[in-house]
Amino acid sequence: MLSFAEENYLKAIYHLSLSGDQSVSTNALSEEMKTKPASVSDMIKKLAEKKVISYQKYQGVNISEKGKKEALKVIRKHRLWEVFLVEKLKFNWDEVHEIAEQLEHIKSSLLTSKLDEFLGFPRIDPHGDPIPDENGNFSDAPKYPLSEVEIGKQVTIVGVENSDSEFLKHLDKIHISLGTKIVIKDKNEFDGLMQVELIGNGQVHISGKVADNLLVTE
Amino acid sequence: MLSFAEENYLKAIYHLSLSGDQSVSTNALSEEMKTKPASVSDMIKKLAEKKVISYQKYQGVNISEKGKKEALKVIRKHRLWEVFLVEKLKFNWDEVHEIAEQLEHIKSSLLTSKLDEFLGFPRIDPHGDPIPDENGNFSDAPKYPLSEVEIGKQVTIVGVENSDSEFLKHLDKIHISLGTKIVIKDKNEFDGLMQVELIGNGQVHISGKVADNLLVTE
DNA sequence: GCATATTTTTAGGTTTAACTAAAAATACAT
DNA sequence: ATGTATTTTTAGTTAAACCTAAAAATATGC
Repeated sequence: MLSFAEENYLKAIYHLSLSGDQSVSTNALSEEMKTKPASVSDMIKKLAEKKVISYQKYQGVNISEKGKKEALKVIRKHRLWEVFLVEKLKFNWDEVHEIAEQLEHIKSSLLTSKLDEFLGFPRIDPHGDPIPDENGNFSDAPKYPLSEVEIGKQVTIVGVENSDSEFLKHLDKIHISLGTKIVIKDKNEFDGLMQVELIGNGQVHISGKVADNLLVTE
Repeated sequence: MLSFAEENYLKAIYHLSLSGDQSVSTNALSEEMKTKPASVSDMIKKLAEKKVISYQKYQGVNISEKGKKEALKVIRKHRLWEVFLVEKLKFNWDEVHEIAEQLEHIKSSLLTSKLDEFLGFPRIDPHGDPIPDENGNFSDAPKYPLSEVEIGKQVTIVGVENSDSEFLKHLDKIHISLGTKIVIKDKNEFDGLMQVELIGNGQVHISGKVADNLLVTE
């Protein structure tokens, strides 16, 4: 059984394993967890004892199969609770992350499966991220950052790279949400600023920074 | 801001203040919390520093107005989540206590008020206990233990004195739930064993122990 | 009212998860 | 390839929440 802190570290290791290529460094983890590298060194010893990661001193950590399963359990709960908060309690998508950070640690597999059923077995959360099933399996449609799309193409917004409230509120302001279809009208090579048409809803400017964090599909 | 452990102690102090008359003893608290008296002595110092209780060495603790408010916030969340689990997720009433013990510590007053609204502002939980409003106010209809009711009287089951799974499962087995109307047919003075008629649903025997934990109203 | 029993507190120890400061290992740069 | 910079680990500290053992205060019985 993992503590809240252990679950949070494991989640961070899982996410960093996906983006980065091989093993996760102590520094990267300490930045992600907002703790000091020394604290990370302590924690990875405990996680290695529990067989959810493997590591060699000074060489970073690798998540184990067991660890991946545990991380996906927490991620599944996080995303299901986010769906609950938005769909049932009518929270806005920018308000749910912090609350789900707490709810994801509630321990009861019966609760998780009943919640899943109550929500109608959703496959994505309010930010477009896939929800793993009880075995940790999920299908993730390929997504690209909007910033990589060429002028003239039409794409659909299917996800966001981060769930910071400020970022999501900005998207609300420019009328972008999951499912929005857009056409790239112009793109500045220097700073990445884009002009896009929201189909049937006018045109907006999207900065390079925002475009990096918006995920699309064709 | 209170920790989970502090919230749990405060809840226990609140409950013991209601049943017992004056101040709550260290031993009573240690029994309720399943910790050692020495741990209780430690904790009450912290709670007194946070002004949620007052105490004099060797004289037990008294909950403060501030403490009562905090305790009622936790109790409100506990009971709202129990309603959610039973009404929405279709848990049986004997399965929800432990999960609600976890959910009651989730910190977000917006979550609590939205949950309250989603549930239709329920006034009692699945065990018949009243749900405090956002200000800690609640109305509690007078309830008596079934064991005190005389032969020949008709009463309605409106609550249970404890929420242990074993006890609640037993009630399911003998077809007793909140709202059940019964008539006392016989009552043994020696051991309290009762024979009662479930109106329109036959007769059952109820032991003195069970009758002590069943709350009724006329 | 005094001895004994019970209750409560204190003193000191453990574990978890953080920290700082310093040492050790690794990486980089010329 | 050797010295410097960066990264990581170790050592020692802190705070929370528990523990045991022993001391102190209170309660009880005759």
